[in-house]
Amino acid sequence: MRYWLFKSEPSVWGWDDQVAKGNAGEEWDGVRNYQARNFMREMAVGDLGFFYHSQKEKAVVGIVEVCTSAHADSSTDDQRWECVDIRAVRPFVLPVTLEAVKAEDRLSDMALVRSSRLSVQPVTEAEWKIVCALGKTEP
DNA sequence: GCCAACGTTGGC
DNA sequence: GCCAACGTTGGC
Repeated sequence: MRYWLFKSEPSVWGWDDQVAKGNAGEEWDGVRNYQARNFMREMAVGDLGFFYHSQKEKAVVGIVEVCTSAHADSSTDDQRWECVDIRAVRPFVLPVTLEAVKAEDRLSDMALVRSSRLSVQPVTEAEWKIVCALGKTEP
């Protein structure tokens, strides 16, 4: 089982939208970046991810589960782009802000800090546990 | 709102 | 295959 981070602008697609989709989940479509796509190709059903709000909020706000493997992105006819479906699992008790992540030495290598523009990122098991602890949330 | 970082595109 | 131009993202 692996861990990931999904970044979204809440004004476009936010945690509340994700929760509203329930257990059926929703395509994480619209990714037009090869690195991000390749990570989605590596995902397996049952993998967990952080749901991160970019821009104004800049915080991890929830945990999602990958519920399909990578498939064609229905938002384009371009066969290059694929995506997985994810569903909301639980919200963070306390959102973990980018500021808090940057303030934690053990998280200084997180992709969130190092490559801030990448919208789908891998998270290590150690990072996963630390961020969950910061958010008072069950891993 | 600005700007740095970075990915993509297209001309050569 | 290189690189300049351009567009986009996201933190500040």
